[in-house]
Amino acid sequence: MTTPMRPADAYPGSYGTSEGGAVGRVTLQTIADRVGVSRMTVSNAFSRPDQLSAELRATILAAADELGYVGPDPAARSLARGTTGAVGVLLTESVGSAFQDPIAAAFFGSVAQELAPTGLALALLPSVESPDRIPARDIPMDGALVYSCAGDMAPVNWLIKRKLPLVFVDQAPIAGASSVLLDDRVGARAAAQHLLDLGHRRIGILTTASDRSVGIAPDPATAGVGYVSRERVEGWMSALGPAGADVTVVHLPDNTEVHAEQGARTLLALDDRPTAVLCFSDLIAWTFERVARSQGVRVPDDLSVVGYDDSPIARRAQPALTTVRQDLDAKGRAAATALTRAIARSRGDATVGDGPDAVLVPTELVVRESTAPVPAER
Amino acid sequence: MTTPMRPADAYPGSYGTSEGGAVGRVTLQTIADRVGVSRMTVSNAFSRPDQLSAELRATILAAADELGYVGPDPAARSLARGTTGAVGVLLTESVGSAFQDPIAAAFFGSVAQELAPTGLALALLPSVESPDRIPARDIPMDGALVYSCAGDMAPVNWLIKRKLPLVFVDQAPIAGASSVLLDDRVGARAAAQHLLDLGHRRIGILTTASDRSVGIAPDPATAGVGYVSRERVEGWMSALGPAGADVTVVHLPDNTEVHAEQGARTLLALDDRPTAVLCFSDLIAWTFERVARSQGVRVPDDLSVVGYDDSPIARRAQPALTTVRQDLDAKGRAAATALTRAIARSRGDATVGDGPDAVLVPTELVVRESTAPVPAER
DNA sequence: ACCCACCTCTTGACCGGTACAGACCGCAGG
DNA sequence: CCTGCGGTCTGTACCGGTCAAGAGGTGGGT
Repeated sequence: MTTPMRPADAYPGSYGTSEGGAVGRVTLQTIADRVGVSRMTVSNAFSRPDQLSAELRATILAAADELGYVGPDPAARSLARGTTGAVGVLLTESVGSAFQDPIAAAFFGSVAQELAPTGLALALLPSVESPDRIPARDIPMDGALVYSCAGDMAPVNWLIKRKLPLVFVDQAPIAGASSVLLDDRVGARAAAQHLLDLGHRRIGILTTASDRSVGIAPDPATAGVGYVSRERVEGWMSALGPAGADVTVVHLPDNTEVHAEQGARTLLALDDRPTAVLCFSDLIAWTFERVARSQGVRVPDDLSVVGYDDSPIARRAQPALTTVRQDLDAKGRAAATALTRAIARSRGDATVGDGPDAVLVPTELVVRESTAPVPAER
Repeated sequence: MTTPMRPADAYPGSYGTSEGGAVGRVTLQTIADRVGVSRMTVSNAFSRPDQLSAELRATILAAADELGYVGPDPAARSLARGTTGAVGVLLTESVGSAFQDPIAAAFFGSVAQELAPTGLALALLPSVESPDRIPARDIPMDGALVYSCAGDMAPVNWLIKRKLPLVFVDQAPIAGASSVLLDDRVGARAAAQHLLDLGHRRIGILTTASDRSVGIAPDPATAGVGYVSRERVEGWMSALGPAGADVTVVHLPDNTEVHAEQGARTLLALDDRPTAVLCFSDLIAWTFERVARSQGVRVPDDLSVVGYDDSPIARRAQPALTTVRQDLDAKGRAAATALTRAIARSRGDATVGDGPDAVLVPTELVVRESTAPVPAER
């Protein structure tokens, strides 16, 4: 086989071939012509090393290197192969929240860690909706993670319509899709039971809901729209209800410090102030502690507080928060696995079973210093 | 005019057309046949609304909806158009570190925020290197952010070879690429000057380097391989050198608590213990404080400590750390802007100037409680 | 000597779009 | 009546690969 190969000299923008005219771009064909083989063989040299002799492959790779050819064009390969090597991540809020919210960050860190060996990239999808650019619809991906999104979000629908393999996290899944959910019912129930065991019967709840403003919910059973919020409320109530506790639920529009503070004031201002408070998150619990302290209410002597998530601030809080821990690492691993399995399944891989996965991540009550027996009646 | 979006009521696997036989997949052609127009017109209905009458467009969109067609296949579109709508992010460590390291997380949060309006997705590239799957080489993207990577990392080279528009962050850029750098020289110098102003002359430095183990550097000028590390050392020395300070540099293999602790012990065990210490990061400074305290050395009374970054722990530390703040939000915005500009430039957009951008993000000394005047000689 | 399996490489079709240059048409202006 | 023109739609040629089937040559088994 004759392979005339002259040393290629620099490619400062201007391409050219020894024979023929100027060429716009180096492709498989360019190299094939250079070496004198078919395009397919060059393709194999890169993608299927076992399909040609090591010798020829070396020649081809050398020629490619010389011509400044990196490897098969990813976009073209995606089209031909039907896979892209990236999975999407859809979030409720801005993508920034994935990094700012410590719970989300820990979760995605774990997902990334678990996904790394597969070589899949994590594509964070902005949820903007300009009529022409809709990431959830237009970005190439092999599957996606839907993280705690409002179920009716338009981007979710795009993903569904694309029939992409999906995994719903902290959110009710659609039929046929896999899910990774926290065992919130059990966790919340344990937290409530803990308070009951300490003798508390007048209990406040601070949780997020669909309401626009902070306020006392008419009926404790009325949980917010959010899936997670609903689960936690039901968990708490499943212990408090039967015990005949006197429950006051305060709804917050979201999980922010500002609203948590308003909610805290609302509860503390009640005539019959609760002796214990269950919070939707550690952030809210932490804020509650702060507001209580500023009003001269001692935690846990006068009032017990329970958080949720066991985020870093739980340990940092003064006093350290009793809370419900979720194993974020396990959750991340489960989500990554469920996603790769869903993708494999969509490709007809029979080794992964056929039903969608439904993982329930266990929760655990962590008792610290923010809870104590109910104080003697004043 | 937008497509009406109903909550997609299941297309359970089985496809079929009203006319003709079973069809493998719905494409532009399927719809074109259904409506009786050319494929191109259907394409325009989705991608170039102004190229056909509103009437026909509506008909086409309706037919598409009916057939369960979501929109042009992203992979195919990428190939034809030459853009993907995603930008890559390359990190030194595992992708998880983007979420775990608070500095990186804040930075990427800001990048994402700034990138959102453009509709570009952020694809986090795992740096695994199995011979067949190399994300940096194989994943379709329009450009990439290279974040504080060792310059000789293989993935960086793949990106370069692909001739992608790149932005180097916290890292020396290659020729022709844009960069976003912290003004570390100035920040470090200010920190050192602050100590000099307080009267300190015997000063320790704890910084990361290429060394395998913790140890005293023979020559203060020998900075580590890391770009950032080098910059900071030079900044510190630019003040300390001329002042004739007695400087001891301890090299750490990385920015971890374990090694920081070893480094701290090394400095504290010196016969002529420094009266002040400059640290590469807040984490190291925070660890130093802890070790010092455990040895009965009081900060700042006996010894002053300066951190770097003004990360959350700087404020949390006991005593709160004097440190050098970097505006992570500004850094993120600058990086996002530089990247979109680089992409625009690569497409021949003349409105963005032709040279690569080189942004220098300002730093600022924040004096808290961990620094004090040099103590009287024992 | 013969047949077949095996290793290599080639051929032709296809992945699902988009760009660009017309073709066709009704209408206002000279 | 012919011309020029803008608005619509069509035809053709890509974009740069991969897949599946087949064509030669080689060597081993019998």
